[in-house]
Amino acid sequence: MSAWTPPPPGRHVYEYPRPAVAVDCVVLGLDTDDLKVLLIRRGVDPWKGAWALPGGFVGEREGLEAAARRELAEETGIGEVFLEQLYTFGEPDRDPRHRVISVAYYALAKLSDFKLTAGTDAAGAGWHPLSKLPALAFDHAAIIDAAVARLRGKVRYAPIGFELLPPRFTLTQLQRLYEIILERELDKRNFRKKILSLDLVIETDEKQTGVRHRAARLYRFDRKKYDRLVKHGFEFAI
Amino acid sequence: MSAWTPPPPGRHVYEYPRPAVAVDCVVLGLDTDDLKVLLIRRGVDPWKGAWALPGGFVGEREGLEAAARRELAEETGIGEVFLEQLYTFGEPDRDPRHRVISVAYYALAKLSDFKLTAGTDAAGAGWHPLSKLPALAFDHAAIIDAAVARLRGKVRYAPIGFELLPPRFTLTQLQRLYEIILERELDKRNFRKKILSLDLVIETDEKQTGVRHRAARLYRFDRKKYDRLVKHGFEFAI
DNA sequence: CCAAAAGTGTTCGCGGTACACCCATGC
DNA sequence: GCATGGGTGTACCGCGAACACTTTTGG
Repeated sequence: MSAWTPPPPGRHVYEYPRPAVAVDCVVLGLDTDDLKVLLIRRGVDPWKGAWALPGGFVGEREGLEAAARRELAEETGIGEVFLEQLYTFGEPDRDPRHRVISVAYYALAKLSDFKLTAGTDAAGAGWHPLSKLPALAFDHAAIIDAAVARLRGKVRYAPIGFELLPPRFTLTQLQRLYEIILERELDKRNFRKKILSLDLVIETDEKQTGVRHRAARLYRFDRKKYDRLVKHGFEFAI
Repeated sequence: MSAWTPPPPGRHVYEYPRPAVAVDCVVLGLDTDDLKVLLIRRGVDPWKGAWALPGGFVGEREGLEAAARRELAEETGIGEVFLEQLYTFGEPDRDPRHRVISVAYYALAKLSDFKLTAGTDAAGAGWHPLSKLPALAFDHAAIIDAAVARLRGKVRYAPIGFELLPPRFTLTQLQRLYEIILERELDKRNFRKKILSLDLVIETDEKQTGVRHRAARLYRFDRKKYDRLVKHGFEFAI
């Protein structure tokens, strides 16, 4: 066995090889008639120049969700969004260079809050429609698929759709949201009946402005009431 | 900066500190009238002697699910079970010694296949009822809670309950399974009507033996038919 | 013959679904 | 006044829920 001196400061020696641990974030936003995902351009190899999910390595003493929020803020400026762990991707060869295990998160954002119009390459970030994604780095396409599947499943029994809308919204906007996510048309009267019967979406006395037709009433989601009902066993369902 | 010589073989040097990555498995089994979880006694510090989930570190070139299956086989002898990724636990201080990120899996086993009766400390493994778990190492109690919550949620819209039963089962057994998992009683006639209407549980010409009352007919789950239906958009629901 | 669990139908009410027209507003 | 979406009610049907007695078998 060769001689052994301690490693220089800033280097770390382990008995066993360790994978690197990263987080990646699928940020979904609702546009007029489709879902979009927020991508950034990679500035470094591997996959330099390719589109990728915002993400990065987890800090030494940093929680996973904290790392995801930090990366989101650093790379896209997004803060304070719905964020939930999605799945952990760890196939040995998902990164060509070395073993990286990635804990994926998905976030739901109000597209209006982050006007990086598709062209804007400002911070190298942009919204891309799910229906025509560019070539993506690593296994990021699969991660996006998983996020969309999760959203599709969860939107029906949890009130997460509201995370994609502004605080005040019309019932037509809400209906479009479900139609886009579930990929099927819904009957207007039945949808309204159903939503209003839950008594969790309550009307405000405000109306739409700046539309060139009859202005629709604005509603808001009553999260406090929802939280209270959940404690008593209530189950949201669309 | 101090002098630097290469580390001895078997040691690994990284530019940045890296967490260790482990997998932990929550194996759930259905007993006569409750769910049980498979625990092992830890032979090493930290938490030496405490009960813990089977699990261990992920190999250098090993996939996450592969690691989970390997640990299960090594520590409990279980192979070939339903196994699904659950959640990744990564709070910085969940292990008192060093940073460990754990990718948790949950498995559903036919208790009858693994007769480690509660006393048997054979390989230091034993089944413990969820209602009175011993003190557990690390955050393993929280991991078990997450697994049970997942099972409770998923059993209603995916046919995973069958993983807990032998290949041939009576409708009463199936009903008990749902009652135990969902923690509420079900009406016998309505349950049978509902299950049989799905046309996925089909009767065999076998009957129970060794019971001291009228023998019940045995049924089996038609997984092939289920897989076919799913491809056409069918959704299982109880 | 007794204990124990298997097996079997009907009624009722609610909630999902299908479906079409008038209203308000901006231009 | 016309184009554009906003807003509203009713009839039907299927499914979930409630509910009790007869049958079979082993001991």
